[in-house]
Formats: sequence, structure tokens, C-alpha cells
Amino acid sequence: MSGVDPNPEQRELIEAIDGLYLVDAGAGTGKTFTVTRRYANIVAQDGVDPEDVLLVTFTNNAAEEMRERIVRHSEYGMRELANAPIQTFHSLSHDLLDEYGHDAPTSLGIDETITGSTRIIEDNIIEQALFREFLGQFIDNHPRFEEFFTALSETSELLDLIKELSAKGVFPTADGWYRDGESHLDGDFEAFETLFTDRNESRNGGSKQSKLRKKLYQYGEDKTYLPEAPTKWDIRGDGKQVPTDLAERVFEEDRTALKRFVHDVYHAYLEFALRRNYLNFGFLQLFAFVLLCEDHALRERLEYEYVMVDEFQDSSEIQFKLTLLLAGTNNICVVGDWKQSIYSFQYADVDNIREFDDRIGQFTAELNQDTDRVTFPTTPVNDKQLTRNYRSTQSILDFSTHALTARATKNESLDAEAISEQITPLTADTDRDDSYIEALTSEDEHEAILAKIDAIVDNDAYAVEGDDGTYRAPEYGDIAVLTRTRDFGRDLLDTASDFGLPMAYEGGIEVFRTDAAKLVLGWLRILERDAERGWVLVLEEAGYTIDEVKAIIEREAYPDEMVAFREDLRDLETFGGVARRVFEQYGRSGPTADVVLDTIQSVHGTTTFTRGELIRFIEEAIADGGTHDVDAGAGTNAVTVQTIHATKGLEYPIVILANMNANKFPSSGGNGSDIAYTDPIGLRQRKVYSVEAHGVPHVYDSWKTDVLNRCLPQNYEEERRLLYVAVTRAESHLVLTGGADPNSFLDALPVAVEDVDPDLSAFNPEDDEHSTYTVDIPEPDGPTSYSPHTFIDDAVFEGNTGGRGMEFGSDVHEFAERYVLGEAVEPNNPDKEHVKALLDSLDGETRAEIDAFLPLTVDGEEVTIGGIIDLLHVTADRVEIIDYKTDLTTHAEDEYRKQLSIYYHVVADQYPDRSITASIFYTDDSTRYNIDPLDKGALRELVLQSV
DNA sequence: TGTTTCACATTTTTT
DNA sequence: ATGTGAAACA
Repeated sequence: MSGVDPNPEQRELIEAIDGLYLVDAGAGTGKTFTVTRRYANIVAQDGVDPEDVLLVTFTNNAAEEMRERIVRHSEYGMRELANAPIQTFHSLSHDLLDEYGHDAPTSLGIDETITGSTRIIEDNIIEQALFREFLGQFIDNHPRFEEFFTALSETSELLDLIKELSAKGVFPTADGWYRDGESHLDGDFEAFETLFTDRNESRNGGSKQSKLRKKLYQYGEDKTYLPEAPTKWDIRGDGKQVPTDLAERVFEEDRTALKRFVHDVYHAYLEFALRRNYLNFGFLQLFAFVLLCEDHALRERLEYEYVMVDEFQDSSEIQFKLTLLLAGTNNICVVGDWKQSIYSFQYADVDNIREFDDRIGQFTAELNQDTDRVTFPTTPVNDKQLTRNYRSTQSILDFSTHALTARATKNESLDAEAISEQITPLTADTDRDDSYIEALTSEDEHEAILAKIDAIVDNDAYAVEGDDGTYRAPEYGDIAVLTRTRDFGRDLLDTASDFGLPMAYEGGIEVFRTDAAKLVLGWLRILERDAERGWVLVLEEAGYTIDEVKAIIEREAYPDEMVAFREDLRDLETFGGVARRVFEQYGRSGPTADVVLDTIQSVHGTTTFTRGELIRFIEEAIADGGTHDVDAGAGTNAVTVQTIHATKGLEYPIVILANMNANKFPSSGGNGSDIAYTDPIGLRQRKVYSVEAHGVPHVYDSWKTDVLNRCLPQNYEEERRLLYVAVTRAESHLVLTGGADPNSFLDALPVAVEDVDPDLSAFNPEDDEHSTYTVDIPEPDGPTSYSPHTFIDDAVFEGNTGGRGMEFGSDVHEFAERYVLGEAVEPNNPDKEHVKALLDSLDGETRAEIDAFLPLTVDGEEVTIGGIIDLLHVTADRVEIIDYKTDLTTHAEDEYRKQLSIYYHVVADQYPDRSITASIFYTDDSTRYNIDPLDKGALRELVLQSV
């Protein structure tokens, strides 16, 4: 915000302090400025103190910023405002419960109390663990719900449902639902039928089947329904439209038992959480709402004379209702921008702002059903707009509106005009408009981005406005790379590091999946006994090809410098020291490396890890993908990398919107299918459990729910809003980049796309470690080799991708190997105990950790595929191949089968006169499953696919 | 030629 | 679970 004085539309809002206001404040229109000045204006009145004015923000940072800016422009100082209600809904609820909430749970029929020591669980992973513990107990105590538990594929599904219900104001009481909560669970047939009819309209004047019928082509695919489920033919009909009575057939369902189950779990979980003395974010608001609803005297005492809510597009249904309960008069002002609503996964409901007028009436009526809780008139609503944009040039603002009407898929039909009508056009404050808006694609998108950055920096053509208002050539710090996914940003960071380009990630990132962390892991493994898997990482990082790596490891011909470096590391006493030395050696400095270092040091500081345990810790951190916040800090001249979500509210002179690729952005299916559980359809079960069918108890898919979900239109609105948010971060210049398979957004936006072959000669690769290590690699003799997995990921952790099942960490393998060799090793965890029990149960010759390579002829060329057999057990007449795994997930089966099939053929060739079996040993329950091996032809096909 | 079916490759965001 | 393009069908 450049000006010190408000513009006319801002001034109008600052001065209009009484009454109900809905403010459409677009990106960069000086929203914070206006809100803080308005606040100052309100508290300047006689008889109005800061404690009479509630100002709600959505982050604690935003609250602090507001507070500071108010101090600068009002007669109040920091000390007087320190306790003023300028806070988030969550912290407000927390304070409320802290002071008055002791008995709030009794209103829901819960005897537990809320005390000052009640903790707030912020970490999702921790809450999931607690919920699993709760559910385990609940299952034991409620066998009558057996059929629901069995049909539940993930416990987190149930927790997510509970959280969603609490954000929508649906709470359980001891024997029913709080207030009119239940109505949300039954659904609304008429609303559904409207959707259904709309989707079932035939197209092209009746010559083309309806979208719904097309969609239902996949009915039954990858599904198992009960025998009485209708057939695909029955469902789809033989015309262009689906039979109209299908709407009723799928909608009608007795939900009594399901609602009972959800109710009982929900209520018991609330009790459990309170008994264990914790609340999650959602429950905080739940109890605050209940308290304000029930205790009329308290509500009237707390009511604020003025209420302002910032970023209202991020509010949920319960937050809207809290706002109404907290307001004592109609002096309510909500400020926001529907175009920037991108937090639906956090239960933000964009209709709170888009349908404000309707909702305020509807919610007030609900709250006033039995008693008058909202005592002020909710009409008229004064609409205000802020349209002057102080951030971007006019051409960027004009370009941004196209983001909201860009087709998300090739064939998406969308009403561009209807959308455009809802957009309040913004006018740039600056006259200057020499913006570059460019788009490029490249096979090597990462490199192309780096080359582009290099071309921009110090280039006068891309001049940006300096602090003093003059224009200057851009530097690294002026540029931000925004991406839809964290993955892309992390990989780009790694590439930038390879080329020595200063780049820093900001926000939550899976730091242990970065190259920096993998390097530390590699060297730790080299220092530990698990050298081979360490060398793979280190040599790959140094630029050796897979074949070279294999040759080096086979001959143990490690580069001299690396061997010397290993000896250096050996002398270091702490793991922190090792990590630091590794980062030094590889020139990895900066925030990401710092976070890795901090984390390693802190786990080592708080526990006494052995090196093996630290390796295991890093492997697990890689597998679970937990994120850590990285903060580059001010003053560093580096390119910023962020996800679009993390960048909200920020601005950069030059924005590069990267990873504009199919299947990445927009994310497949958009956010439409998330509403499956509640409005307008109501609570549903995806899977059903049956004991009657086939006489065998089994979990079946619910065909009704399946069809219902297909009746919902795809919704890419929020993905477009993300695109909009990204574009409007740019002040002066914008570059869009894509890879080999660009997305439809790039097609739809009015910008010429150039395909480039990045020229990186400008970067001097003197830091390329490969060139500093030389080793003589003879041409590999014999066949070219391929690994069934990519080599590096295999070495890091096979279970890297979710749902793949988990391979053991090195220490279990090591234990097995040494045990088989007869060394005196003791199992020190359950996995090892299971493996030991397995080994003890076998007689005959047993060998562990054997290389297995299978030659195949593919397209006339000899190739070898291979892997490592965990355990081979040989007796006089048979050979058993056993591979250890932890948990089994369905997706993993094919992968395991492929792997075991390779081993099968290798062993079969070696022992032609013995019977061969291949099995997987699941250690968590000590079970073995035989695998039917694929024939060599099928393996050949798989090799062809993977090459 | 336009429409329907089939096969195949992908698959988040975080206060 | 969904979008895409090629094959099959009318």
C-alpha cells in the first residue's frame, strides 16, 4: 500500500462504521490498511474502547500485523492494545473456554470439564494416533457396530468426517443431535434431484448421451457390489439419458443405523478427548459455540459493539455463526474476496461471502429458533467494494481475470460470461505498465526456469520498482517461483542447488525428501555397516550413471576423494557435526539445510540415538513425508519458492508460476467430490458389510453411493481461484512455465507459449562434484541392466510412495544377515524378533541378502533385471524365497509379485531339480503368503514399460 | 463422421 | 477416481 492517505472508496469504508457491511476487497487493494484505519476510527469515538471492538483474522501473524499497524495510527499504544480482541476464531474460542468454558461440555451431555490445562492438538499426525487409540477402545466396547468398523477402510476417514461435521455446526448430544444438526445429515432430495436432472440432460440436440450417462459408463469398474445391485445396463438405460427414476432409487436409503454409529463415535470421541485433556481446532469452536448458544447471560455480557472479520472468504459455517453470536449490534463488517477462497479443505465455505445476504438471514433464523440470540436486524446489507489495486500493473490485473474463466480440462464446459459478471474489475494505481507476461514450456522445466531466472536477473528490460520508487534491474530476491504442489518446489530447489543458483523454500516442506537430507543419509549409511545403500545415494548425487554406480560398488573402487572424505567424517563426534561437514563439502547452505541440521540435532539432543537409529529415523521421516517449516529470513538475496497456498497475502515483483502441467495443476477432479458426505446428499456409507451374500462375510461397495457421487458435477472453481491467487501475487512481471505435458490452463490463458531448449552455459558447473572425482569405469561387459524400481528410490526407501507397503530399514536386514551367519546378535525390536522366529523355524541351508539378476531378451537386446532377495532357504528337494515386508496394502501386491517373480526365475535357473516357492513374510503379524510368479513373458512386458 | 467404449496413466493444499 | 486419446461402432 503506497499512499498514506486513503483513496475515496477506502475513506468511505473507514468512515462508515455503523451498520452491516459486506466488503468485496480484491487482491492488493489495501485491505489491511483500510481495516486498521477503520478500527482506529471506531475506537476514536467517545465511549468506545478497544475491548468493545472484535477484529478477527485467520492467522496469528495477521492478527499481530493488524495490532502493530493500529498502534501506528490510533491514539492507543501497544500496551493498551495488548489484550484487545484482535485475534483468530481459534484463539478467541480458546480464551473463551479458558475463562468460562469449564462446564460447557455438559450441554452436550458430557461430564468431563474443560480446564486451563486442556491442551490444543495442532499436529494432525498426533491427533490421528490418538484417534486410533480411541477407536480401538471404542470397537472393543461396541461390538454391535461391527459391520461399520469392518466397512471402514481408513480410521482417518472417520476422524475427517467428525471434523467436517464440527466445522458445519453438527454436534452430538448424549442421545441425539444438538439443535437442528440432524437435518444436515439427511440430505435434501429436491436439491439432489435438481443436480441429477441437470447432469442427465442429453447433449448436441439429443444426439449425444448425457454427462451422467457417460460418467456411469464406469459403474462397477474396480468395484464389488452385492449381488442384488443393478447391472450397468439397468443403471444406464438404453437411450441417451439415464432412467429418471434412478434419482429416487439411489437417494432413498435408511440412514438410521449409520447416523447412530457416527453419533456414538463422535460423542464418545469428544468424551475421550476431554478425558485425555485435549481439544482439536474444530472442537475448540464447537464448545465455544455451544457455550455462547446456551449461556444467554454470558453471551449478552460478552457481545461486542463492533465486529470486523478479515479474509471472510476463509470462514467456515460455524465461524459465521460465531460471528453472529458475538455481535451485540448490527455493526458488523466482513471483508474478503471470493476469488481468493482456496481453503475449502480447511472447511472454508466460499458461499459465506458469495451468498452473504441469504446466509446471514438463514443462520440468524436458525440461531433464533427457540430464543432470540441475534437481536439486531440483518438487513440491509451495505455492499462496498475496493477496486483500486496498489500492487500490480493493469496488464497483470487484466490477465488475472482470465484465470477465473480458464478451462481446467480440455472438455470442461463453463459459463465464462456468468463468472465474469461476478468479478469486480480492479484498476491499477500505477500508470506504468511495461509488464512482461510470458509462458514457456520445456522438456527440462527445472533447467528452463533456472535459465529464465538467469535471463531476468540484472536485466533492465525486466525493471522493477525499488523502495524509493525508482526503477532498477531485478535481483534474485525479487523473484518468486510459485507451484501447486510441494513436490515440484522441493525438486526445483535441488536443481537450483546443483547449479549454484540462490533459491530458498518458504513454508512447510518435507525437508527429509530433499537432496540435502538424502546426502546426510547416504554418508551416515556409509559410516554405518550399510555402506552399499549409502554409496548408491552418494554416487548418484555425484552424477554417476546407474551402471557406473553398480560397477564402482561391485569393484569397491570408490573415488579416492570420497574415501578420504569418509575418513574425515569418521573423526567427527556428533551427528550434527557429520551433517554440517557434509553440507559444507557439498556447498549446501541455506534454510533447508539448516532445518535438516536442526532436526537432526534436536532428535539427538532429546534422545540418545545410535547411528543406526538415526538412519532409521531419517528413513521414516522420508517415508511419512512430515513437513517442517522453513524460513529463509529477510535480507537474503535468493529466489523464493513457495506453494500457492503458502503465498497468500504476499506479493513479489516477478512471479514465475511453475509446474503448469497436466495432472499436477489443476489437481485431478478438483475439489468437487469432497462434499460427498453431507449437503445436498446427506450422510452416506461408501462401503457396506454383509454376512448374507455368498454366505461369506465381506465388504462391498455401496452401489447407491457410487452413483450418487457420479451425479455431482466436477468442480474446478477452487483450482481456478488458486490460479488467480498465483497470478495476482505479481507486481510487475509474470512467467508461466510447463514441462513436456502442459495443462489446459496454459492453453486457455491469453499468452503465447514458447517451447524452449534451456541454455545453461551461463552457469559454471565448477561445483559439479562428479568432475572432482575420477574413477576408471570400464565398459560394462554383458547386458545392459535395469532395476525394477528406480535405483535411487530403492536405496532410500521402497515404501516412499504411500500405499506401497514398507520395505525394512537396513537394520532388520543387517540383523537377519548376521544372525544367519551365526554372529551373536540380539533382536531389539518386534520386527527383528519376528524375523528371528522365522529363521529359527527353518532347517537346512539359509542365506540372507542375495543379489538376484535375471537376464531377459527384450526387443532383441539382452537386459538384466534384478534386486536383493531377503532370504533364501534351501533344503534337499526345495528352495524357498522369502521377502520381508511390514504391512500389506492392496496396491503393493502387484509390485511384490513382480519382485518375487524375478527372484523365482533366478532361483529356478539355479536349482532346476528342486521345487521353488516364493513368499512374502509380513512381520507385523508373522504371516507368510505365497506368490504366484509371473512368467518370463509377463516380466518382459514390465521391463518394456519401465524403460 | 460423430458417438461410445476401452485402455491407460496419473493422483494436493495446511491455519 | 478421473481425464485423455485411440479404437470400435453406428
